Amino acid sequence: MEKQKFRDYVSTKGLKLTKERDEILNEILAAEGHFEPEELFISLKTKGSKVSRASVYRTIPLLIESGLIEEVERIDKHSHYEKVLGKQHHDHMICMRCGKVIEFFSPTLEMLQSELCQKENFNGVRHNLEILGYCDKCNL
Amino acid sequence: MEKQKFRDYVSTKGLKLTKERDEILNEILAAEGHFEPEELFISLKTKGSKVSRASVYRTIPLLIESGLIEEVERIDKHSHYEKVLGKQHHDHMICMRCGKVIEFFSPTLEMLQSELCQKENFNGVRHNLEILGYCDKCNL
DNA sequence: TTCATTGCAAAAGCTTTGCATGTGT
DNA sequence: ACACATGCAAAGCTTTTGCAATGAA
Repeated sequence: MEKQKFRDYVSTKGLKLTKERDEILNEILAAEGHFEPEELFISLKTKGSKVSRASVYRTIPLLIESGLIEEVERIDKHSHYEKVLGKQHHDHMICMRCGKVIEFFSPTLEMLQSELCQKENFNGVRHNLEILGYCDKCNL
Repeated sequence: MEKQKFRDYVSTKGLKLTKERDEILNEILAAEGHFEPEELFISLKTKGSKVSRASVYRTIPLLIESGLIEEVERIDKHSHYEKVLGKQHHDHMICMRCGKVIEFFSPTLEMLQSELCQKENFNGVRHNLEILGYCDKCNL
């Protein structure tokens, strides 16, 4: 389970499992899809949490290192993250009108990328593909 | 030629072709690869130009709208752009150690993406693929 | 007890903007 | 002359950091 994964990471690193970190993690696990730091901070605040913005920003790198969340493409000025959960890797289509995000995964695409990396003698570790356009509803 | 394209855009929009805009455009056309606003400002400054940072930031959107440059993936906190010139679309592999950027293009990849979009009823307009990893030199 | 962590507020870094002045057309 | 542009400096936003107080182990 995700929380155990975080506990393990924290103790391995000699860090501490604080109430703040727990609240932040819970909020992320409870939410859907992508999130932004400020958004996360606000929703915690709204629920009566006393966590500070600083703690939110300081906790995010830990969650990334523990493999619970990932940074995704930035479509505007600030950072976006998403849970990793059991989810396999996937890419995104983003509607330029309504902002809808479609997640998709294509083994063929993954394979093709490996080939392209080989051709360039590049050791690909991870990738982000973001397709911008219009979703069915906005394309009318 | 690129400069004509910009002149056309400017006059069509009822804007003015100023010395500052011209200097900025020249600097971009003269430079190689990607650039960042601050970098551009500094190199203009170094060459004795009196263009202000504000004008650099104000000119970039115009260059994008006129189709001369594009915004590329953000690998860190600030914005990155690159010339479009006659260059065809391409994607990037970015070395996480030395920062080297390899540009590549794959028709197969493009085609595959169109298929994926169709499958999702998504009208894809453009995309960004960024593969992170290690280049041959850094992979030793 | 000890050392990581917290909140706060200040600082930092990038980008935008208000305003008075300047300048293409 | 009339808009649009410019430079400057101030303001905006997101994110980071110093520091004294707090708290987990």
